[in-house]
Amino acid sequence: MITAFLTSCRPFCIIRRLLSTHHKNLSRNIPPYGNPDRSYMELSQKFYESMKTCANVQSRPLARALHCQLITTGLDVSTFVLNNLINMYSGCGLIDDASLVFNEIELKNVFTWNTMIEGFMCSGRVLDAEKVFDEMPQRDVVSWNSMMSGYFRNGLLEKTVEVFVSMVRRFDCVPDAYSFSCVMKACAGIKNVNLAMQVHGLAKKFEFLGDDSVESSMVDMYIKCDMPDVAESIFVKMKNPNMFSWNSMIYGYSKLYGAQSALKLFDQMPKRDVVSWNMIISILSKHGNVMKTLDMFIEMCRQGFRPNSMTYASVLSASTSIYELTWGAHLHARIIRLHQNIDVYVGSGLIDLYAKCGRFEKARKVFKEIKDHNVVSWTSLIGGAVHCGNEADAFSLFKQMKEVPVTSDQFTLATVLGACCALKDLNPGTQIHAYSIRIGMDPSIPVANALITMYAKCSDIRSANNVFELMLHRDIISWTTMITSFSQNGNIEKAREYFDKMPERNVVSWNSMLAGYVNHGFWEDGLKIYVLMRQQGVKPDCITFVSSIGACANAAIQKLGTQIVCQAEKFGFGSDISVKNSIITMYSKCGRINDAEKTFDSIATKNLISWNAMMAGYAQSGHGNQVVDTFEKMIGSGMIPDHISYVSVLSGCSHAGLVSEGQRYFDMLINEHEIIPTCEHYACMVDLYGRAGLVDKAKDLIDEMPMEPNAAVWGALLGACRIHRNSTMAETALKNLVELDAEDSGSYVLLANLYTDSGNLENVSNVRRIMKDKGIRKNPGCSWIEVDNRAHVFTVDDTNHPRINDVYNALREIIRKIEETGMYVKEDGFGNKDSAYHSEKLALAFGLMSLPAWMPIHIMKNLRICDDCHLVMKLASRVTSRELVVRDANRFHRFKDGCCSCRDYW
DNA sequence: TTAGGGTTAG
Repeated sequence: MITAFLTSCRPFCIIRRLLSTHHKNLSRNIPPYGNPDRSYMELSQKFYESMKTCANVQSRPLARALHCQLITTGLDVSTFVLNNLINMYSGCGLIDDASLVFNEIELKNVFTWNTMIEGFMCSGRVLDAEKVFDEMPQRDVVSWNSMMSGYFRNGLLEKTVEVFVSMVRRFDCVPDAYSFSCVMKACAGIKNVNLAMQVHGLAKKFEFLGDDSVESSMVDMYIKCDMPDVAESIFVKMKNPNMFSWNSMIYGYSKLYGAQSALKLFDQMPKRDVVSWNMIISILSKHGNVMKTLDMFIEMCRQGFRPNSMTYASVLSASTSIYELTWGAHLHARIIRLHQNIDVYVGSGLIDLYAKCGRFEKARKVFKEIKDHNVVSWTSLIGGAVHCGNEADAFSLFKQMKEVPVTSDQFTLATVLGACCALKDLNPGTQIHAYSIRIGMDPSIPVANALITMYAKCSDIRSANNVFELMLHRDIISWTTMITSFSQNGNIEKAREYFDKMPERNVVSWNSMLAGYVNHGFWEDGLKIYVLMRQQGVKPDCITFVSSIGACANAAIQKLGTQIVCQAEKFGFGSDISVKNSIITMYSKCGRINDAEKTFDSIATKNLISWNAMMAGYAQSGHGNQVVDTFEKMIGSGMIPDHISYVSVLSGCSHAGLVSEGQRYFDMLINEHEIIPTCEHYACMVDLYGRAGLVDKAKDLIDEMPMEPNAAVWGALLGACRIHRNSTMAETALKNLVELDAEDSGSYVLLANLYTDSGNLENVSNVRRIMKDKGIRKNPGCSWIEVDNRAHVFTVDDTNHPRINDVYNALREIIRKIEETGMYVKEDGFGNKDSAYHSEKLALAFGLMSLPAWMPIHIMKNLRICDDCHLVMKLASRVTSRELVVRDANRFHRFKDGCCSCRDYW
């Protein structure tokens, strides 16, 4: 009733009117100390209700007005009324007024004392409450309970338990159900299992086990103490579990049996409230069940429950986990429409969503709209900056946050360390390390893990290792981080050592080891890890498949690759775009460009990597025109090319001899897409000109380069000189390669071949001397061929293969047939050729003797193919009528009827 | 009783 009056603009008049009838009638015949009659009781009751309502609505002016009315009615002498006055003032936040009233009461009863304790506790004045408690002449169970719940509300959980223990030890007071509920809440907060079990024992001793509120608190306590099984055993015995217990138990089920069981329990609930819905939505979101989270949110709204900021926080988090911006934006609009303001919880969720979806400015805008920022909203925005690659913003926000000041927590530090990783700059990372020590923060495991990553990414593996060694507790991520740290700083053996000795592994640890091997070119070791992982029953994920298919691609083990693709499909990753992209590369590198094309065409929404993979595939196979077509289609689809796309399209132009197109694309790269060309792009252009015979133009371009040309650029020029027999320019290229201290033996070998071809034997021995002086040795060449589901590897002059004698015989036989054509001589004027038993020849011979006549022979080689072997392959394709495919370090050569797809330029 | 941000693999 009062509440209704309060909406009026003249509340005091109304209160006066409310009380006036009684006042007029009573003021005459109520003596101050007379016996209260019925009317007196009615008025007292009216005041009681008014004061209670006033405390609820927390109106300070109304509180004072009521106090005045009390004085004028003379009711301010009743202890009952005065107790309520204390309560009203405390409720309105006027604790000093409450305290004044308390001190003036002569005849304090136990209610008076208890009310004052509660008042002080509610205002956070714990010491005052303690003083009142100590001074009170007589305590009842409410006094003790008020102290307990007061301590609990003020976050003093241990104190709550202490009060309970003192109460139990005394003989003059027995805990009631409220005391037990309260102490159980404290135990839940402390998460101390032993304490929980002792309290459980006492509840049994005091015979409270049948009490609904005690039992439901106990269910919650055991769940919070991480003993959901005990909680369940209590829950199932409850006759009428209340909403609180159901809600707690849903959470317990999610811990015990997972999200699906929690959902089943939720379905069994006789009735649900908003908390139940929030609980299940939060569980589904945390378990990564995104679609179900969204379904339940819709269902909740459909059933007429009003979502609050907790609901939105969970749903936003789920949307973020799959980068679902459409849903997020829909939620954002809905929140603004229905809830006016955005609190810091929802705001942080929105910031996180927008930033993770690459909309940093939008995230910043939401941040600005939030009134009260806390460490989470700051950290979300800083994390967003890191995620979007704005490291400078991240550091500046971190600085602003400290200036506010908002205190950083572990999350903040780990986030900022992420920015240091991206910069690969040791300075800020070391400063943050020092800062965390200076402010005396206990290093959490994730912060230590982030430090390890930071040091490793900055190539300081010693410091990374130090952090790891100093950790008191390590988790699976700490170990996995060390594996990655070692493998990314060139020490794959050490990585394997840590992998072997880590106490437990998950799919990420396996993936890290797998990727470590694959990235170092140890493809077979990587594939062994994959096999071992499958044998041990570890469930692979899409990253496992991306890496292992990548290993097959590099090793060009197409059959195993196809098998792994089937397994990827079996595990439900067949349509994952990253997996599909890796399949494109695998097929391309295995020379099955048609299968690569099919895979590419099957991707409905291609991303940049899909386009790049397909173009690189075409480029490698020498399908220059297709590269250019694909590039044009990519532009047409609205996809913006990056520097990698341009490497492919330029190399495509080079292969197809499209000089003017290549020039146009190079111009587009700089002017339209504003990419600063790298040495790789220049090397493509040099190759483009060189291949077309424009060696001088190529050299001019090198002279115009704004940066120092690298070995790839000079190598491209050297390659052109070799084909166009320009030994003067070749020497310039070599001179530069030598100055660059190029350790790659390929260029030296090319030059030596050039001199050999022109009969300049003196220079051949000069080149050999330079190589010897610089300690450059020819990379050991090897070739491999897939027969009977395994790769057979051959090295030059191989003697290791079990059927090596048969292989040599077969090779001699094919060379004899080739010599019969009159287009090939086995020996030059100086005896046997160096290249007589090159590994690709051995692989060819093995292929011819092992594979059925209709099957094309695919050979892989780790170096570039030499002239002699190239000629042998061409002629072999004619005399055997077989299609031969050789993938060398640079590209594919498809030999058919005596011709090669590279048109003799590689 | 229920909520938001951080660390490992491609």
